[in-house]
Amino acid sequence: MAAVVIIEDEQRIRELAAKALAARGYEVHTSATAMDGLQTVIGSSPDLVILDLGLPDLDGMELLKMIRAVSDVPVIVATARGEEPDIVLSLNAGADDHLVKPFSVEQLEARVRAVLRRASVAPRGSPVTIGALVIDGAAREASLDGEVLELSPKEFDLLRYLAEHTGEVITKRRLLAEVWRQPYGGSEKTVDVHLSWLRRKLGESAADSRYLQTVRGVGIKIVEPA
Amino acid sequence: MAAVVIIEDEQRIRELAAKALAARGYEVHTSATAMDGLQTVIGSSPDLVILDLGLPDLDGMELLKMIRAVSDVPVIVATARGEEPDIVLSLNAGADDHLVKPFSVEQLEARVRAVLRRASVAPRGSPVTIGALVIDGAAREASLDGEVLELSPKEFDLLRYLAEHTGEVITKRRLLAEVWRQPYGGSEKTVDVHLSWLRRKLGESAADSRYLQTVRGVGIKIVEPA
DNA sequence: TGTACTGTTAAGGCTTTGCTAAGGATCGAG
DNA sequence: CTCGATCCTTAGCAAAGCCTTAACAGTACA
Repeated sequence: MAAVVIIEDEQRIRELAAKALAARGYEVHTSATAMDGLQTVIGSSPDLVILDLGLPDLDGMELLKMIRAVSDVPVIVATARGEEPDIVLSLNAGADDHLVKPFSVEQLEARVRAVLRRASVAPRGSPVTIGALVIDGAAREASLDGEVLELSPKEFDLLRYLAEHTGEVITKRRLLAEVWRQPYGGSEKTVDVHLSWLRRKLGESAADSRYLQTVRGVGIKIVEPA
Repeated sequence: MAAVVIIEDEQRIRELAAKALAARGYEVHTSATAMDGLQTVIGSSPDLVILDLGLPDLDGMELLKMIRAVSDVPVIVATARGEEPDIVLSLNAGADDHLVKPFSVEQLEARVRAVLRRASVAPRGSPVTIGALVIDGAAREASLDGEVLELSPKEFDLLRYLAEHTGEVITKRRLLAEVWRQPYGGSEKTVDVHLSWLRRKLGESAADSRYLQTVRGVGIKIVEPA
C-alpha cells in the first residue's frame, strides 16, 4: 500500500488524519515541523505528501518548493478557511490538490485516492501515438506525419493531456483544473482559444476536424482519425 | 557485483548494514574510523561509499571532502535525525544521497540501488557523441568538429549532464540540483548565464541555435542538429 | 427563430529568457 | 603569505514569446 507523509503542526488534526489513513491501510509518517517534514519526505520517498501551509517554523509554500526541488511526489496542501490566495499560489508552485480545514475524514480519503490514482496512471514515459500524431513528453515534442509541431507550452500540455485520455470526452472545466491547474476561477473561453490554435497547427479546423472533436454541451475529445 | 565501503563507528549499525548488503550480493568492506575508511576507499576503489557523518575521530564532512579530492565515487551520507543542516552541507560538498538514522534495511538497499543505477548510467569513459560534438567525461574534454573546446568546470558539467540526457527537456531547477548540487536556494539566472556562455563556445546563440534548444516555460535540451 | 454554446482573430500586458558587465570568491604559483 | 588569474554569481536591461481578455461570427438545437 502507498506511503503517505503528513506535515501538520496541529496535533489533533495530524493524529486524526494519520489514524484515518492508517485505518485504510496506508503507511503513514507524520511530522509536526517543516524541517522534520522535509527530511521525512527525502528519507522515506513517500507516494504522497499532505502538507499544511500554516506551519510555525517555515512558510509552507517554501517547503513545497523545497520538496518540488528534490522530488515529483504528489502533494496535497491543506489550508485554513479563508486562505484561498494561498491555494492558487500553491497549485502554481506544484501542488496537486488541496484541502480546506476543517475537512472531513471522508473528504481526506477521497482526495488521497484521487491523487494517487492520477499519479499512477501517468508514468510519464513512452511517447503517445494517435494516428499520425506522436506526443513525446520527455522531449516535450509533438509531431504530425513526422513533422515537428511548434507548440507553445500550454498548447503542448493541452495536447498531451487530451492524448493521455484518447477517446474520452474532457470538460473544459476539467482541462482548467488539470492543465491550467486552476480548479475554479479562470474562463473556459481560454480553453476555446487554445483549442483553436491547436487545431490550426494540426492542420484542421472545427468545421473540418480530424483529431479534435468537440462534443457540444460537454467538452472535447481527441480521436484517431477515420 | 558492486563493491561498497561502509564507514560507520557504531558497531551495530555497521554490521547490520554490511550483512544486509552482503546478502544482496555486494562486496562489502567496513571501517569504524575515518582514517581507516579513507585508506579503504583509496585502496579498494569501491563503486559506492556509505559514510556516517558523526564519526568520532574526524568530522564526516572533512572526510567527505578528502574522498572527493581523490575520487568521484558515489557517496551516501548517514546522519542522526535532527542534523538537517549537515545534510544540505554534505549534498553541496558532493554527497550523492543520504540516509537518516535509524533507517530500515529496505531503505538502505533502495538507496544503494538507486545511486548505483544512476552512477552506471554515466559510465565515465564512453564519450558521448551528438552530431559533431564529442563529450569525454573521463578526459573532462569536449570537442566540436574535432576542435577542443575551452570550457570552465561548470560549463563542462552542464554540457555533460545535458548530453547524458540528449533529447530530454531538463528544467533549470533540476540542473541546479544535479549539476550545481543545490536543490533549492540557487538562482535559476545562474543557469541562464552559463547556458549563454556555453552557446557562445559552441558557436551558436539562442536566436540561432543548433545544439542547445530552450523550451520556453520548461527548460532546456540538447539535440542533434538538423 | 431565438438562445446558448462554440470558433476565430486581434491586441495588450505580463512573464520568461538572453546577454553583458561587475564584484567577489577560490585556487594555484611563486 | 601574497599576488594574479580564473571562475562563479548576482544584477539589470532588452527582447521575445505567451496567455488572457474581449469582441464578433457562426452553428446546433429547442
